[in-house]
Amino acid sequence: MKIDPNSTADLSAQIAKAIRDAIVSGALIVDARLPSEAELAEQFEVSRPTVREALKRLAAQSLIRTQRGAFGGAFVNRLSYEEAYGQQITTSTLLLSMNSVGFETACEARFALERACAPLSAERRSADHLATMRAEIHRQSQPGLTDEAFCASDVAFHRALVDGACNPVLSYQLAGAVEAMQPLMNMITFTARSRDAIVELHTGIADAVEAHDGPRAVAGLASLEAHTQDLARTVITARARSHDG
Amino acid sequence: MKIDPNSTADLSAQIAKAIRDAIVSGALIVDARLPSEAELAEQFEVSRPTVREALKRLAAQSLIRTQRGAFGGAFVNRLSYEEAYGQQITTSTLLLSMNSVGFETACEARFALERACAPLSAERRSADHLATMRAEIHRQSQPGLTDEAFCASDVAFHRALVDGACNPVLSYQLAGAVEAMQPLMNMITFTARSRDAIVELHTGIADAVEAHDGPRAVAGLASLEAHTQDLARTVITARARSHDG
DNA sequence: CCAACCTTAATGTCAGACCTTTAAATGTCT
DNA sequence: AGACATTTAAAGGTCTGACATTAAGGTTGG
Repeated sequence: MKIDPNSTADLSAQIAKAIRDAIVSGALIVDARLPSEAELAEQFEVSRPTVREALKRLAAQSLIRTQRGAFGGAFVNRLSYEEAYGQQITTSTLLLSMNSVGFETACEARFALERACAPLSAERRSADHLATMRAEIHRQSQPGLTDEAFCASDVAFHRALVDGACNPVLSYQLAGAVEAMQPLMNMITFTARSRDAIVELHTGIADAVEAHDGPRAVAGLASLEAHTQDLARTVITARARSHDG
Repeated sequence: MKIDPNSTADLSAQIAKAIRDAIVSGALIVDARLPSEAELAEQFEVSRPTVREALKRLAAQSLIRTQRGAFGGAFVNRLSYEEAYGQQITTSTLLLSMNSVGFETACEARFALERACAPLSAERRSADHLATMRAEIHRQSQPGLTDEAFCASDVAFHRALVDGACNPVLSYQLAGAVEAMQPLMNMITFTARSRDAIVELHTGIADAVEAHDGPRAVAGLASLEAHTQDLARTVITARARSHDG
């Protein structure tokens, strides 16, 4: 683990990279303890604040955790699915909001990925997954729900569908695609009629999953995508007209 | 932007969270300049090193960039696809390697997602995407290629396939799934015969994409998944036997 | 034998200083 | 007047040294 003093990059960035590489390559295994900050400072020939900045960078990526007190220190962190979900969602959300990704593009990606899960979910879903889907459908059909609550329930429904595939890697990948769409979906005002249509489509998907009918679930998702795209187009058109006037 | 002095969490973590929330919520827009480190220290009533640690956390997530010199400072960063890819790949790779995700699970997720892209890619791929796929196939059929180079070419082939869908969000999501598999694939020793089989399957997929035949591309990917799973099972069985003996 | 205390090794935080970079402002020459 | 060189100030990057806080482990007294 050495650094290049001639590089233009920050020392803390270089040190973080050196340690990160050691972790990713497997040289530092899970729960291994790094040298203390003072020792790292000596090894890299920098001061302790610089080492600390490097460690904070790694902590931000959940690569390490720190513990105070005697026999404390920085330890290589086992990246949990929870943490990975969180990072995935944050990154995806920012990517969508900052790069003016069109609703159409994001929506297409989301449903394409979700359709990939549907056959697996239809095959393997537990009664629990199905119950969650039904519960969310019920919530969505209640009157007086705010648009945001409706969207949140929509996300919960789709997460249950994805989780039904019983593949944590798939759930992780989809978390970003589904959750990051929520801010975009929140721009849509759902009329009572469009809510009814969505609830109906959700019900069809849940029925298909219950019947272990993968193809029908895929078809249901395709219909839902078409409906969602229609809805968005309507909202965008209306907004454009009001701007013109 | 206020912090809770009674919290058990690090001050730098709290400050990072406060600023991150401001960015994600849109209160701080792209290219907005944060107050200087000294000003932030005053606002949050902490010292400059603490502020710096918070800023490094954000820099690690590519949420901000810093610039030295007069009129420099920390600016909200537009998250580029490149940076997002990188983070996605790092996180996915660690998630797979640290949680002893089975090859089977990861492989299933990867191909499920990739099949979701195939129809779109068959529809929209440019001549360039197709040329990349053909070039990688050619590289894969050359003798004397190391297993690692073969795997790298395999990844390049699949990325071209995914990019063919012309949906950057999809490419971003798939980057993690495809690249993170590489370390797992590297555990497999490819015999000449299995390489031939893979090249043949790749050729079939490329042919389907060239013919704008989505369903055939999906079928090709399914065959490739089955073959890859077979290969892995063989390797794992052989390894288990040698451990017993 | 167990509980309260102390020691100690870490991280967390602070204050102040100095170095380096950078762009804007100023000055000078043609 | 305009182009080029110089100065300057603002801001991040780094260092030093110190103190506060925490928690594990040993020690001591009941």
